[in-house]
Amino acid sequence: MTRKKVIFYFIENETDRKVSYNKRHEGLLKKVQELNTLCDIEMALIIYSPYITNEMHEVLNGKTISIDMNPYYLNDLSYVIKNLQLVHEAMKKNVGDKGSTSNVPQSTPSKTMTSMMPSPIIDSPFTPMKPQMDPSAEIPSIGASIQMSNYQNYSIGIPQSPSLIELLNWNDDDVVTWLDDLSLNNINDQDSNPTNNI
Amino acid sequence: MTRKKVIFYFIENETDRKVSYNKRHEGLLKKVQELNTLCDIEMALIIYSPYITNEMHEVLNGKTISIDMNPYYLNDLSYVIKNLQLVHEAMKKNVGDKGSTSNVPQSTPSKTMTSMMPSPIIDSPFTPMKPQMDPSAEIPSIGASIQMSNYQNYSIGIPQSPSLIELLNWNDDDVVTWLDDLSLNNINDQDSNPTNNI
DNA sequence: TTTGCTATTTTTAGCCG
DNA sequence: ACGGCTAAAAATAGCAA
Repeated sequence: MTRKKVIFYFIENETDRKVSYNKRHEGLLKKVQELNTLCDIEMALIIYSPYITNEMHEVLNGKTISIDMNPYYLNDLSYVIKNLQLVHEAMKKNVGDKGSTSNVPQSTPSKTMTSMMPSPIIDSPFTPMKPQMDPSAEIPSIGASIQMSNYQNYSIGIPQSPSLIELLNWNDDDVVTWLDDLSLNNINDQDSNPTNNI
Repeated sequence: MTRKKVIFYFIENETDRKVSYNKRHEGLLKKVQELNTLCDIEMALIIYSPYITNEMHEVLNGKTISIDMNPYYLNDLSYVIKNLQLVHEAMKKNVGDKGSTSNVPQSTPSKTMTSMMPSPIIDSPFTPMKPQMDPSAEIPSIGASIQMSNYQNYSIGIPQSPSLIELLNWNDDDVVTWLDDLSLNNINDQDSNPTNNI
């Protein structure tokens, strides 16, 4: 007999726990993708995982983008926030061709969320960046992923960590500029990355 | 025969789609809670739903808090960001009694994410607030939920929408103060809420 | 450790009130 | 629209290599 009714309590054995995590993580992403596809539900799943590179998955119109949030650059929530913005920018850019962040007929869209978004940018190339972390280093981190078409996963590294105060002092234009320039700046700024060991 | 192999494509029929959404939404939350419990994985699931009150679920140590993000107050990502902060503050407060945002033995915790967080506040009472929206109004919105013990869901309304520029100009102390005072201010500020019809 | 394989549990599509 | 119901489909615990 292969399978007990699972008792939902913390799995003490680390090996068992990681195996379970890997399986359930995969299943969870699938579920998220399915719900996104079937019902066009935009989602962001942020996972703070101590096991492997953590991930934030944002799903939208059958598309996924992965963003790795290097814990060394984490400054409280600033990177969660920043990556949410990255994710959303990417979402807008990659779905802009539909003219909206959603292609679902809104049932009673007196005021949809997407309609309150800044104008969707159309078809801007989204240049993903890979973080330069040692994958074998078992460091809890945060990552992000947006579901894109064809299940392509793009990884985005975070080059420099502005402090939360810096971040909060930015205005809209600063943020947009930073996001737009991130892919370029990142390449040049990587040397200042303490974990840039590749 | 009751069930076809499901074809993963957008469900055109709105009724069918919503039924599917409701079922899968429930299942997804369960999966998230299970993974959190079994492997102590902290997660935030943000759902932009056009059907019912949208939700962001952040799960941690078997605890859930729900935060409703009123779309009328949504200003681009400012409320996603703000609610992420709310969620995280609530997380810290509700899990502070463990002395950390995680009670899992870290495998190789040279530098855990939680260790880079601001000092966890211990045992502060988290006062949830209910948004004053008409539940029957079919307005896409964003909500949030953190999994708490006993599956109690607390709902937090967002009283006033600072513009994104305002938000970004806040510093750490401003944010903390705003978060700390939110439950109190919300009560007094509700009248300025355009959807406050109860 | 990770991968592959079932047996079993769990989820959920389609129905019916 | 919601709340069961049930059987098929899907996820996954335990084992094996």
